[in-house]
Amino acid sequence: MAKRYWLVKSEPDVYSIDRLEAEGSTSWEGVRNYQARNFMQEMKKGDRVLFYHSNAEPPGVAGIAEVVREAYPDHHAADPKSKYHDPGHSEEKPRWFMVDVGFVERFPEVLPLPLLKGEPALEGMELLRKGSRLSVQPVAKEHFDHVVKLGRGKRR
DNA sequence: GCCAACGTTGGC
DNA sequence: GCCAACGTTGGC
Repeated sequence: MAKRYWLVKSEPDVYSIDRLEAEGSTSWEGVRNYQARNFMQEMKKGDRVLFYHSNAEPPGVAGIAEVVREAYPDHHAADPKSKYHDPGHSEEKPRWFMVDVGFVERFPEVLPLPLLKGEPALEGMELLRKGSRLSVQPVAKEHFDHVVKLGRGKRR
């Protein structure tokens, strides 16, 4: 199977690209949306991931990560003390999954959402759809490549 | 802080 | 199966 491309959202107050860079890799727990979960289960080791900062100033793509471990049960869902707890999830019958992602690259500056919206080449991208809240989403290779080109950009 | 868009829940 | 109520996401 050909390599695929993705985008994940994170609030930098919760987990930022800087922290991923410092830690090298992290588990992507807490996804509690079925569509997002299904996409996570399609992720393959080595797939590239745009790292998006939501609820940030400015919101935008902060860099690149990669899948380093494919989907496995999210044990936080089985922990009653966790804010990610779900009584419908158990170790025998897991409902929620997570992947591990590794740091690849941080853009010199966050590539702001308004700039992306002004790019005709990115037309049709899920991120730019009005009302889109999907926190894990596939990205077309052409869109991925274009975002990376912009992100590396002429800045700095 | 506001609120539009969306997903989930539960009564019927 | 419908849909109102509610909770969450996330831009602005």
